[in-house]
Amino acid sequence: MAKAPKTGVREIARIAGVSLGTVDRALHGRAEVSESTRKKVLAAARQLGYQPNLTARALASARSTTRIGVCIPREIRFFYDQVRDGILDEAKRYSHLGLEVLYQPVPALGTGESAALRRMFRSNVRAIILTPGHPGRVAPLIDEAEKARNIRVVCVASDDSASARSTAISVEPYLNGALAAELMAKMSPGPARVAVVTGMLATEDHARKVQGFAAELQKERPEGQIVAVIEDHQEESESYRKCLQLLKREPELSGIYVSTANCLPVCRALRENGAAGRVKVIATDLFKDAVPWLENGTIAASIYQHPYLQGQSAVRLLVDHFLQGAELPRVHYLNPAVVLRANLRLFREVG
Amino acid sequence: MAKAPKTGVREIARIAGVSLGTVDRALHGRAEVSESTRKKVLAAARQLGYQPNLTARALASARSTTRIGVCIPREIRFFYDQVRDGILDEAKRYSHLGLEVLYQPVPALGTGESAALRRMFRSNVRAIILTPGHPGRVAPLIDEAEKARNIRVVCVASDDSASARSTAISVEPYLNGALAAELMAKMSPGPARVAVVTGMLATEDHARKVQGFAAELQKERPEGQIVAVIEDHQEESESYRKCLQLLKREPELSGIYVSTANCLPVCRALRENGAAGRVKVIATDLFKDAVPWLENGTIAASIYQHPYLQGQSAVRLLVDHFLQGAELPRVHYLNPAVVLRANLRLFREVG
DNA sequence: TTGAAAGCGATACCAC
DNA sequence: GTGGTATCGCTTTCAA
Repeated sequence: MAKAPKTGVREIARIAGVSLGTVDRALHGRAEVSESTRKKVLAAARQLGYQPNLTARALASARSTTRIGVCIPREIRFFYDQVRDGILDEAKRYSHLGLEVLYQPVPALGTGESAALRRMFRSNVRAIILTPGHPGRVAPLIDEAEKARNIRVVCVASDDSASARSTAISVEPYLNGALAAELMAKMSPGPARVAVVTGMLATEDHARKVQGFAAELQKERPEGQIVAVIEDHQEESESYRKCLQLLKREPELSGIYVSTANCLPVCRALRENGAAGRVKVIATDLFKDAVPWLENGTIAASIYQHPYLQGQSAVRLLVDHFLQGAELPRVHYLNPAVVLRANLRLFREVG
Repeated sequence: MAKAPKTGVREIARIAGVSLGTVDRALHGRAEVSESTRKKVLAAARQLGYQPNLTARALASARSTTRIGVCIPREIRFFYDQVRDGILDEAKRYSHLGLEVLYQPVPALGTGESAALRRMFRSNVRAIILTPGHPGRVAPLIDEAEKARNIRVVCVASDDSASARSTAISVEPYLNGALAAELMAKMSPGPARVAVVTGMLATEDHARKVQGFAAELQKERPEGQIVAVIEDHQEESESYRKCLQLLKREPELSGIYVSTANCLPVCRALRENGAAGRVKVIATDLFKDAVPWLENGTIAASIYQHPYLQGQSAVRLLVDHFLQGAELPRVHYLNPAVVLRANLRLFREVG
């Protein structure tokens, strides 16, 4: 094994004819270095093709850990728990490099975010992983973090594109809707008369899902029609009631796209009405209570947004950024998965 | 910031009343330690909840890198290139911990594996990531690696379950077939008369896909029928010819499941015959040349086996094993993805 | 069988 | 501004 030609701060110091301390200062632009020596040092570094040894760096600067704040909703059974697990599991892999997570969940989406963010500001974090519930409302704080406090903000599962956040990680909502439409079109024979159940069209994410769905349906089935767009405001009772009305009004309905995780009331309404199985339901996300409906065929398929992977990706991007100096991409889109009966058991929410 | 209570070899040594060297020997079972002192040391370690600092370890033992051999087919456009990228990208993330990859591709699946393995035996690798082309043939070498040479063998993309390999990573073939059947059943209205195109039924992987397909089709469509199982021996011309015959013989055919990546001749045969679009094709894997057929609807969907993720997972499992002492699972199953027109662009083979 | 001390490659601090 | 040196936590000699 040919020993690699030696490179390292030591060698740089020797070549540049200066001391270790000076090399460090020059390399890191710590300012108390004369322009001439800095140039000498940088030249020597380049000449050697210097690549810092991350292990040694982590060990030497172990006292200064990289702390990442996490502010996402606390939930017992659903989506955000998976996000959290993805974050924590991945962070553990880098704990030996000094990565540390400060987990400060909020009780629910859009509740207490500002206070949590302010708390983190005081805790000396270098980055924050955040699920903005009320985009507009927290934007000023995100901007403060990024601009005034030099804290990188990564949004997961939801975005605040008007803010100065560094990165957003998500499944593109438009694509989400398009995929649902394609599945629905391919699964329902005959004329497509379909409905969409969403949360609130005022929510950017929800609206874009509906747009994607409509556009793709049009492409797959030019004769298809969206006969209703129901807003359920994420309420089970509202969804149930409106769905029953819909089914009564539209006996020829061929499919329903539920663009949020609120699919259970839709399923119940279908069972009530005797339309389960005939009306194809394309749902969103996956959790234990939805499993029976997938198994009995009421839900034909579900679009899975990879919550665990979203959390994992957030940490990976930040690690690459802080430890390797990689750029943070403005957005990081994930490929949604299709949940069917056959592959159901392989999703971590179920298995 | 409350400083963590100190733990570390130093502290263990103090408590056990021995020296650093002794602690190290005891902790690593280096044998030249009396049973009594070893017990003292281990007790102290347990009492402190000792967790070794991986950074320091990597730094101190920088000379002894962990080398992993990779023996997979070299291919320009397809599956194994993705596997390779997954391996190399992930390995790079751990280079600072002394992880090193020795990439020794074979020209094609099942060609020159034995020679490549023997070469690795001489290169002092601690693990080998392998795609066994002729399971039976390399089994003795795998066993030699595992038992005589203390080398962990991880199979990706293909398995040799009769050998002593530590881990196999794959999408379960049975599930692969089942998922294809569910998609096909849900996408083709009317009576299901379907065909399967496979490589060779003698190949375990291929046979199990067909089994899964048959079983799930039966569940989804009890009246459905598999009217033909075509073996193409991975030859384009053979596949094309047999498909044309099939289409002539079976005018009522409703779907074809192509369980290998050899879907292009099937598509051409369908176009030739004028049956494209009407006969639903469920394909396997994804590569550039298949894209037009997905876009024009000849291929209704494809089952994606996550080659990149397979490579990535192999490295992660090995890192966890060598660096954290985690057990290697006997098998590691991945969840296949469903490729449709709408999400096509998000796969790395295409985008 | 055990102990003492010398690294590993960077950072950080204190003198000058 | 710059140089010297201790330090991070562990592994690995070399002596005893």
